[in-house]
Amino acid sequence: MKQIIRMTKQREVILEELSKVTSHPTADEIYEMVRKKLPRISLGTIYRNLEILSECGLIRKMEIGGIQKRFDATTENHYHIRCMVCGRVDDVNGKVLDNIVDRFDDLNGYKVVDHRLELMGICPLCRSDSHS
Amino acid sequence: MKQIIRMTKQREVILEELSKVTSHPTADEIYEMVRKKLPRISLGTIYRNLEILSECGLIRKMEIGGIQKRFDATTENHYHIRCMVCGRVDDVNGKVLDNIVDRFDDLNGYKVVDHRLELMGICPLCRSDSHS
DNA sequence: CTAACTGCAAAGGTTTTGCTTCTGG
DNA sequence: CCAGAAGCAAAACCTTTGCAGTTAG
Repeated sequence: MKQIIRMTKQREVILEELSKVTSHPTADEIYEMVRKKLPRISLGTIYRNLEILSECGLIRKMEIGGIQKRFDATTENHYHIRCMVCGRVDDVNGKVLDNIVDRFDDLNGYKVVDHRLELMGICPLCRSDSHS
Repeated sequence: MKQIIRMTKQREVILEELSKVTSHPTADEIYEMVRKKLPRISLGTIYRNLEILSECGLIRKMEIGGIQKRFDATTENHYHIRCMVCGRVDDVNGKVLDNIVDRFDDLNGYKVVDHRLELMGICPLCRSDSHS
């Protein structure tokens, strides 16, 4: 994990905007958010900084359904749920699976280091839409 | 889920090659495999058919770490483990989490439909490499 | 001061799409 | 037959990179 980085205006605003939302935005969505504050920032800078900030542990890069990567201001361990209809991603609060390795009898010789759990379902908005 | 499809030579070979391996290949890797049997097949056809075959439930499209999607001939529910060093993906055999919803006290109003669990670790090959 | 960072534009890798020709049922 | 599929090439989409000028510490 990288140790020190320069705190530039661009990085400040990226962190600030990301911490304002709970929506786990993509790089492009972050670009649009940050652009309102720093109109001259480039998408390249967004990508470079999201990479660096997650290397530093200041944000978390998520690899979740879909092509685009998403980013999260919360770096603690937690799980996500994704709406199968509209694609939005929310946090779920609950116990993290501890003794997860015990559940498997054949790990193919792997040493397990971490895990990721993604729930899928229908979000409240899309549920009410389908009632109409 | 789509109901009927024409069984063309191309689809036959894609299914056949995919069922031969346990490596969860990417579209591009499948292209290389199939090309040995059908040298004139195009990458576009591979993509179109992987999409269609997974809509039909004949194969499974995996959304797993990294940019490229991977595909799996096994459509039953099972989990995967990915090597953090070399990126290969293997199946793990074990119980599927049943009462998973009970573990969460706040689901944000979602109706949970499915879940996906991905383990991460170091595969046997990469473990022995690091000993040298 | 200067190593690190930015903006810009171009390139890279993956996936999708339009169109014409071909073919399975 | 002919709806649907294939091949080909171009476009679309997301991300990374090279370079010259700028800036935080």
